[in-house]
Amino acid sequence: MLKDIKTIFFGTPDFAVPTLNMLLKETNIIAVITQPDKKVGRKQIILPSPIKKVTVKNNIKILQPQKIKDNKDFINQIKDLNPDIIIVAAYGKIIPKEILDLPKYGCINIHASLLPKYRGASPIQTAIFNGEKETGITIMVMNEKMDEGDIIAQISEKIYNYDTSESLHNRLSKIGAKFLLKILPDYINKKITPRPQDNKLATYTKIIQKEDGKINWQQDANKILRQINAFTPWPSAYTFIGQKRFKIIQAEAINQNPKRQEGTTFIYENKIAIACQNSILLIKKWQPEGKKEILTTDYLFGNKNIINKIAI
RNA sequence: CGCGGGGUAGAGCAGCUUGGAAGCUCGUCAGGCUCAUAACCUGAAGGUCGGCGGUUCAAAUCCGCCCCCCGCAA
Repeated sequence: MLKDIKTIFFGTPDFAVPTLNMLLKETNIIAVITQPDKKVGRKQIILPSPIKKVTVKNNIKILQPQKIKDNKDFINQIKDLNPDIIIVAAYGKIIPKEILDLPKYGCINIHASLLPKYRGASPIQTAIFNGEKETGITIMVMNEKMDEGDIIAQISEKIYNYDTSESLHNRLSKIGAKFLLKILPDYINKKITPRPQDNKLATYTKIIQKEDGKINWQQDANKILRQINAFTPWPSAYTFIGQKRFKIIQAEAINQNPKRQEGTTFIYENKIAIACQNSILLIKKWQPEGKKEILTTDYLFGNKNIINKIAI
């Protein structure tokens, strides 16, 4: 039944891969649209997106337009393919109305939050940063505005205190694929009526900048810990000690007066700790510039002089 | 040719500038002290100093090429 549905998939990063895999298995994928290959890594080698890799491996038609808006060629190609449905997961570009209106079942988007909360570019990171206890997946019918489409279905997912954006991202990407498969037949058979979002309750998330990872030690360790978890693995929460950058990989907040100036490094339980405002950030694992991730316990064996410095 | 840090014992590091016996903090093993110990004392094992080549009486150290890891930038 789903196998008869001609589907076009729009997506780019890892988050979209489980959904694409599911669609490849369950529906009739006639084309995949992803962002153009980009330069990645130290050597600036041009690499395909994760979605492109999967698509090529499965011998599916792939399109990578530089821009979509006013791109007549591209829009005509989509028209000619005559899809029954378009499914979008983290594509990364705005899709114009001309395309949204094409398929008879419309354009469906998977978004990693419980809309109308956390619309925009960084729902997972922002939910963790704000200390939310739960978030989820929303499947909606797209309109021209960003993440404002009518909601088809939602599923919530708990955020654990040990969650990082990486771990939560991995769970949500799988949940999203599974959940889409579950609701898709009912949606197509019109057993679900999409309901509008309450725009008054909407909140927005920004594109994360590298600078957002810089730690300000003049604040509570619990807040810094949320920053660390929210920005792992990218761009990472970091600080400078001397001239060197240290990425904080894993830490724990301790509600105890550090009795030191904010930013001061010291030893606590054989690990490196840094004084925060009325609290202590106990660093379990970090990554010094030019080095691999390392337990601070191990780091201390050869770098005792790291203590009693000021992190900035 | 984007900029930069690094590869030395199981872990983390020093030694390289100015070539001359392989060292430090831990861990491991054995023994000692102790009511006891993750503490302390004594001893031991464990290294092709990333690889190949060159210079030299002599190379972790100087020179050349290569491999690998990482930070910035994008």
